Amino acid sequence: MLRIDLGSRVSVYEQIANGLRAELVSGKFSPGEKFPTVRALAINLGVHHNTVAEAYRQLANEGWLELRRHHGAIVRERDKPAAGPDTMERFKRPLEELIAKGLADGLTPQLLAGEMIEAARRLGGKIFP
Amino acid sequence: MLRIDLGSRVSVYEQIANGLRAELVSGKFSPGEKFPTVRALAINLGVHHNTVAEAYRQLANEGWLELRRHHGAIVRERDKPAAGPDTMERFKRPLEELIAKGLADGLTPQLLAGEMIEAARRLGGKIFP
DNA sequence: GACATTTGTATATTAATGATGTACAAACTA
DNA sequence: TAGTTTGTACATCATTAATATACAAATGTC
Repeated sequence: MLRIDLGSRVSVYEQIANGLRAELVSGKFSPGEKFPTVRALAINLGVHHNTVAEAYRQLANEGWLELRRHHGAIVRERDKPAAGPDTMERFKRPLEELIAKGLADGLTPQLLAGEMIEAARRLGGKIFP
Repeated sequence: MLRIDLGSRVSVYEQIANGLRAELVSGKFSPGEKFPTVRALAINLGVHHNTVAEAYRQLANEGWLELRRHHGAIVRERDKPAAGPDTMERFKRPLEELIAKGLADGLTPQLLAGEMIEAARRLGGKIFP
């Protein structure tokens, strides 16, 4: 289940959104499925329900959720957007910085590469066409 | 050269530290080499020199720089720390979230995997032993 | 050697952001 | 119908970021 790292530099609502997005991408949820209510998830995570609501709003903005008042959050059918030329560029920067942190902490390029391939497979399915 | 993204959610001083760390990891600088002064880099980036100083302090804490008063920042000889079992764990979370964002934006697992391998090679050298 | 300049640092201030407390209006439930 | 549950809106408080300003020590120039 989703876990909140209070020591992290990224805000709690963003941690929630990031974690849920990863699960959504991996296909863990089907369209039409209901998400836990903001209050239920808030209690589960030990945060305020407004914080969860903010995360849901972000995911709704990205097209993942339909957020109907008094009905809870429902997983939407979402067509994958087309990646423009800048999409990969936006991806490169944080990727490089993340890898640099890993290497600085003593991880080897081999370990990193293995884990990255593994994670891409876990989230996105096939890698080698 | 290093660029600051004002629209980014990560703070400016952290962007600077991240970018410089990536260059340090890649071996672009040699021990003993001098970094630009906080004021010079600040003007270059269009930020306040205290912001650059904060980034330098972070890198000094990580062992990358020696920060002697009135002398500027000097690249240190730094022995790679040993990666504990938790090191990889700390790496996994942000990696998954980053990959999820890429996939959500329309990038394919193949593209992502290729770019990740490429970046690991660029920063860390050999990947296949 | 005297003196202006250059260096990183320390402190105060201001603005922005995050997380929570509280209240509310609409929909469901019994 | 009455009470509960839902996402939302608004106010508040604390933390963080970025800057302005001043300072003390080292360097360079004459």
